[in-house]
Amino acid sequence: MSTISKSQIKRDALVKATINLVNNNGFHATPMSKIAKMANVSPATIYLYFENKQDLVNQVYIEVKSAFTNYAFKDYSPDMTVEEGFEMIWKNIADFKLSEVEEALFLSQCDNTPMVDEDSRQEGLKHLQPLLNLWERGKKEKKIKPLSPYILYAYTIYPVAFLMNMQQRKIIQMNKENLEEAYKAAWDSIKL
Amino acid sequence: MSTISKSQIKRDALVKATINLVNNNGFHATPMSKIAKMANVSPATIYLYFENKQDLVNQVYIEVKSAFTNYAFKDYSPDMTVEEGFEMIWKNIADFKLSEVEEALFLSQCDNTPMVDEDSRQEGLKHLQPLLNLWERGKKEKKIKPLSPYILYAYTIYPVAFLMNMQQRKIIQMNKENLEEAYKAAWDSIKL
DNA sequence: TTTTTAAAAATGAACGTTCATTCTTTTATT
DNA sequence: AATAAAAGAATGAACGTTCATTTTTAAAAA
Repeated sequence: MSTISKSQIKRDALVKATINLVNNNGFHATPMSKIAKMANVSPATIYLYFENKQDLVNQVYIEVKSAFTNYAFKDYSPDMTVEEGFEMIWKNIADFKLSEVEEALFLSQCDNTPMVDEDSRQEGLKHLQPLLNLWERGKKEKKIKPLSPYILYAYTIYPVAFLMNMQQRKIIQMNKENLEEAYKAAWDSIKL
Repeated sequence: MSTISKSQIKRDALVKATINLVNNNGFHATPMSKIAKMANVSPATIYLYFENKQDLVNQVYIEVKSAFTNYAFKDYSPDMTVEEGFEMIWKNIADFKLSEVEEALFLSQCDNTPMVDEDSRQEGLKHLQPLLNLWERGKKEKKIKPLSPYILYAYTIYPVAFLMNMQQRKIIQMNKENLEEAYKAAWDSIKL
């Protein structure tokens, strides 16, 4: 059994508060004082865990991104066929983005603004390697179009962020059926 | 001949400065004083043209979005076949996003953060109707999958924003060839 | 054409507020 | 009792916005 220290709890509360407030107000309109209040902590306490506001956001970004990629490759194995593997990873990612809405929304905001350092962004990108490897194999096996990974990403993973955004704003409601449709669209766009 | 008043020039300079600074620093790190300086204007002058900072950003958003949609439907006519029409609109949009980088980047940031009011966002969405109509027709003519417009958008238009982002960060360089590839991916994802 | 005058446009400095961060004191832990 | 963690109040800087004043513009009068 894994025990969680008291300070870890406090840190988690701070992370959660940051995600929530940044999602709803944006980075610029989330004062440290509000983060502290939401985490039931003094503003000064934040500085026991994080160097400053920028460091706080960077760390939150890296942690959430890491949770995201862990989820993405859950149950995936490189032995699977290209189709199987891609479907598994894609659906994991979709699952994450549509159920862990807060985290996903936060990532989408980070990825589209200069909110986090370029360094942290790089750091967060690293963990996507298994998917890139799968795509490489797919190209060799003539299962996937010979496109740059960025284009492959743009047409398969990135669209999910949009659907997630729309779902969050209650403009659409994703269910099993149109999730399957979305998957098919992703696969159709890159399959040979 | 269309004359441009002196104050229109100043307003344009303010709009341009806002786009540039928000792109590079984000909304939260662009003080009015910097916008004024870049536009060669006193901070106070901004308030002759805009109510306040929020109003400034909202107005810039709506103007840029409008320029974007104008560009998108340039040379498009509803008489075209579904394929022709879609290719024309898609390539216009890609053209815009990859050449008018500043404007496109600004839009992408607005669309992924709570930077602009919900009202302004709605306002900006209106002008996409011709594309939605084309898609409707495409579905009736069994040329396009019977998907919700949001999914269609997610897989055809939204990916271009990602590619634009990557190009801006000098991570990729889009040329004629992979633009064509990207178009094919978009079409493959929604064609029946 | 030159001078006068009133309005409009623009300015720089100043104000009040908010914020990130630090400092000093109090509380909890060992 | 000694140390570490946390708190709240304090601080200084930065910001959005306004205000009192100057500069520019353009029309009217000479």
